[in-house]
Amino acid sequence: MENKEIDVLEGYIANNNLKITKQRRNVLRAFLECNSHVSVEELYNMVLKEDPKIGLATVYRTLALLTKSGLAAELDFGDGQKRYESSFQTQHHDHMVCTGCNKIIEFNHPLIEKYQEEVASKNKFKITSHKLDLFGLCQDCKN
Amino acid sequence: MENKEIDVLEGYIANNNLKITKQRRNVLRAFLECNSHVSVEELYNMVLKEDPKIGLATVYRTLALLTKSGLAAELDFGDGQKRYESSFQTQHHDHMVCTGCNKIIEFNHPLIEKYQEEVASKNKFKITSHKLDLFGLCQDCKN
DNA sequence: GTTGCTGCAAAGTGTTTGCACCCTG
DNA sequence: CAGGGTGCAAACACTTTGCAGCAAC
Repeated sequence: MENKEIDVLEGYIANNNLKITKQRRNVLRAFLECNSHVSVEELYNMVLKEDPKIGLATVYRTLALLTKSGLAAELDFGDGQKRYESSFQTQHHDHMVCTGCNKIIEFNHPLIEKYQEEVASKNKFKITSHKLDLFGLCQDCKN
Repeated sequence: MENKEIDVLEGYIANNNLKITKQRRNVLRAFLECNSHVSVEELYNMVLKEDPKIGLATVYRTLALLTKSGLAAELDFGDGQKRYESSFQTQHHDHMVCTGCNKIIEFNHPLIEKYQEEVASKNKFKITSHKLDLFGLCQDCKN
């Protein structure tokens, strides 16, 4: 298991009077191993292989914990379920979602970010977060 | 009631073997009168004043109909409920959502659109739709 | 041993659907 | 008067919560 991430988690846990458990370790490990943008159900199924007794609620609760501790970020592609990606030491990016094969391409365009700030300040609006999703067809699916 | 919108709806209805009803008129009227970005529940409550017998399911079904006919567009600000805005003869825009007072500022920045296309084509991705939401605090709430 | 954590099942939330009756065209 | 539309309640999908027993510190 990556040391930095478990350190972050244990730091957060130590600072908040919480406890480290086998289940939390297992969820974190699976989360770090999986391809990003996992749904809760997908992650649950991955952890089940390791620990067939784990409950779905624990996965939900642990993902909330990882989000609060800064290790995970919630995503919402409007498909009715939450998804998560690793956010620790990962630079900000946005998503292209292929509606054909569900592939997700991450991208970052500094000018888009810049113009977001520009349009916000023109409206005296202070951005705390933003979400840019492009939906469409990837190279493989558009033909 | 605006004539163009009811014309669009009646056109769609005529072309699809559907029927115009009092409920559909009431939902459309309320939808056009209300400030945009309504949730289904909000719209339901508005229509209730006009027609206390209307069912929530009818509002859901009518909003789906309005969306298919091109009069309404679905929004999702990640707050767990669908919202709708009028899309007929309204130019494309994105949203700044104030997390303090829930006010929504619409904006359009041609360069942001342009760079979205640029980054998409660089990845051989064909955009069919996109969603850009900025979350933060508006002028009134940030002080 | 205290207190937080877990698994389970039940409850919640927003949305959709099956059905008998109603109304439009 | 045929076929779509409505209201209601039940079903749904995803998520959260209450609780009794369990485990970490």
